[in-house]
Amino acid sequence: MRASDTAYTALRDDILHWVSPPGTVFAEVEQAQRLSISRTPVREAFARLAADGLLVALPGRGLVVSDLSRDTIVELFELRIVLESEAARLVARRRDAQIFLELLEDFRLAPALLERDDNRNEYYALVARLDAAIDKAVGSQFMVSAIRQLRPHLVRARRLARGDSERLLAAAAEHLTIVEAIVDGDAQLAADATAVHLRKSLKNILESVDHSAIAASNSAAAMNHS
Amino acid sequence: MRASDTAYTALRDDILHWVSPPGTVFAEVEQAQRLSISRTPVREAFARLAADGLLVALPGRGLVVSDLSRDTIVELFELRIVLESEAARLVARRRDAQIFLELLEDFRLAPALLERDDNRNEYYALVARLDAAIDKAVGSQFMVSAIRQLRPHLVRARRLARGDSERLLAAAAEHLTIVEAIVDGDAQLAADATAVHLRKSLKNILESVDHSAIAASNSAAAMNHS
DNA sequence: GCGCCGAGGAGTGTATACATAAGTCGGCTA
DNA sequence: TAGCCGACTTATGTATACACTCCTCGGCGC
Repeated sequence: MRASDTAYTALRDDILHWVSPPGTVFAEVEQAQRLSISRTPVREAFARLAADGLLVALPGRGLVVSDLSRDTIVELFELRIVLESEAARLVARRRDAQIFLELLEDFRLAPALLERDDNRNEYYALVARLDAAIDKAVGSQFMVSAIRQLRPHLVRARRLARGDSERLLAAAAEHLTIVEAIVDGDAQLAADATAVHLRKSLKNILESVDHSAIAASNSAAAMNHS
Repeated sequence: MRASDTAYTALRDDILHWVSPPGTVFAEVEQAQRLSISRTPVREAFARLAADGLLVALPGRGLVVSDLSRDTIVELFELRIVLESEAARLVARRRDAQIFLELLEDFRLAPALLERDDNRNEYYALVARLDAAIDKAVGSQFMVSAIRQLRPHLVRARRLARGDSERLLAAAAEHLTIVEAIVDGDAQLAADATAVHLRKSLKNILESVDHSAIAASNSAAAMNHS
């Protein structure tokens, strides 16, 4: 594997998993030393991350991990809803793939899967398989690349959501509806079900964000009183 | 200006204006010599152009200017319609800018402007001002960046369209409807009018493409007979 | 004549040295 | 004491040498 890919993947993972939270400043030399490679591939990795919108240039200081405010999350989902609904519509129209029949079976089994918290990662992998299948079936390079552009930001945002099993079960049911609509070739239902799912996901995330913001301000207030 | 920016702009312009048509192969050393800079900034420019989708890597041979087939153009517009309709909707909802009143006046004068063919570039500049105003007013970084991602490809595609004054006049009328809807705050009309405009633009391009394809095959047939 | 194999070459991938710009901190001055 | 000016520091920007990979083309064997 190329050193620039290694650097890109490593830095990207750190950002996505909040090892490097928003506001973290990166410099070329520093990262080159940490990763034991030269500045050149680091530079390339920085450029790619900046193009992804994960890093923004900080004139004269380096590059900083981009912010992920409540408003940003809303904007992210507003666009995601538009894109993924349309993608679901296109996929349902084509209805050309065996893969969705397989996914249908798996999503039917998802509630059973989710009875144990240990299986969460399996469920997330299933969702990733659905995403990949949709990417493959939309048949529009531009649509796929527009959606892919959003994914890293969504991964970052997901960590802000409560992963309570109640929400996960509901999400599984929403996903099932989407896959059913695709298999049936019901384009409008696929689009609407996707929009429903995403709006509910957004709502869930925002509730988590607002809740923890309140908790944070409460604990800050408590500290001031102590 | 940085050498990498110079290289990026120069190469991009060549691609957009068909100086380097689809299929042209670029190599780092060659371009570095041509532009009298070192490989490093050329490399950065290549990376940016590849991220734009204007270049695709050709393993072991260099990078090739990406293809722009009829299907690609259709895909491009399918996504563009979704995105720009939504953008127009958002802008109409916000209705916060003086700029659209100015644009309204200018688009009302557009038919008079278009009476002379010399003024076409002024008209194109006006459309660019509208695009910029919408970019500024949508208020979503993700929406703007998704739309911007498509622009270079649209510039390339535009060259394939007939620029007959009949179509230009019709386009001016369609733009006027869009701006009126934005000024009125009629979000649904703004979205629908944008979709109408873009579908008609697509139709115009496709007719040109198909027509010249027929012409090309005819002349090829004539050459075979000669 | 067809296919495999290897040497050559063209191209990218990486390291590193040097150039340059911008931000910061200290000192000078009013 | 506050503000400005300038050198220093630290960062990025660029050039270039070298390493490595892969494509290509010629020769050899079957």
